[in-house]
Amino acid sequence: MLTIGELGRATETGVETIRYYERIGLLPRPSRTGGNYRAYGEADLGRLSFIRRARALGFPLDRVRALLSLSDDRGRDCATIDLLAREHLAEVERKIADLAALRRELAAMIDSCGGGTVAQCRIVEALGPARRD
Amino acid sequence: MLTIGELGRATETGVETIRYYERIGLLPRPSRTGGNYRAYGEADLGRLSFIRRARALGFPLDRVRALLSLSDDRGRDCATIDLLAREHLAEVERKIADLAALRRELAAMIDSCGGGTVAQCRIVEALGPARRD
DNA sequence: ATGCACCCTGTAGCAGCTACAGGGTCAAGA
DNA sequence: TCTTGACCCTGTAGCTGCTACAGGGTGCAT
Repeated sequence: MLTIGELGRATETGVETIRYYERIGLLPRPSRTGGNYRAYGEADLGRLSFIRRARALGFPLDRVRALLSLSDDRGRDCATIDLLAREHLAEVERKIADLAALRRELAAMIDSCGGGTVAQCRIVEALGPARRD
Repeated sequence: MLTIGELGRATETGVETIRYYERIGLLPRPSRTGGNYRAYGEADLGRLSFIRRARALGFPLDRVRALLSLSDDRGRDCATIDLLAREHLAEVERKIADLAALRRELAAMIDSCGGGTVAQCRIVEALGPARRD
């Protein structure tokens, strides 16, 4: 039997976050003690660990939900899970590419700044409106 | 004179977004027509262009605000602007590194999946709780 | 009995928009 | 002139994924 605080420490999750997961239906409502405290068991620990690892890998909560329901069905073909993971990987790669493009632009902008006053600053100029001289 | 819709098309910004920027004080309140429509001028176009370019480069709104007030002071030394841009670049680089680590983990997880049922799936296993066999 | 750490519910806040609901305005066409 | 339709107005609520209260109750040690 774990209290919410113990479960939180075991999974590196804030107490409020656990209650939030319960509220949105990601964690089942646990049984309660006489004093109305939430009482968690091993299954809850497993489920929350799963959620936290998936989150740490960047899966959004709705994908975590999908992964959870897929993985509950132990006899099913795991192709769908593989697909979800691949889709997520593709998204991560897209984000990396976007950020790399951003980095190039930022670096070029910073390089162009030769100091001086704001009026002469290339950074400000680069951010300003397209001028039709 | 531009209506809010025209300004939006000129800067690729949604009308609601422009009103939002006004609400949070990023854009000044424009004058109004007889019919109470917002009436924008060249200065507004310039300012909104600046905001949108900075946003496209990933600057959060509070940094955009700082950049705007710095760049209003044309005679000032542009070192602070340069610093803000460099800080932002550093953040982008940190994000790229984080995502690259994520990508490695995801790719390794996906590689390990040899198909079969969910019960055998390495992805599910990798996400599951640490087992003390 | 008293203090303290923990637990409870419910609500509001963060970024940065986006999407209504429920109206008013304006120009063009019949 | 009337009507249609595209636009505009305000105000408020929703999105993600938490996080932070306020205002209470519980449980254990001293």
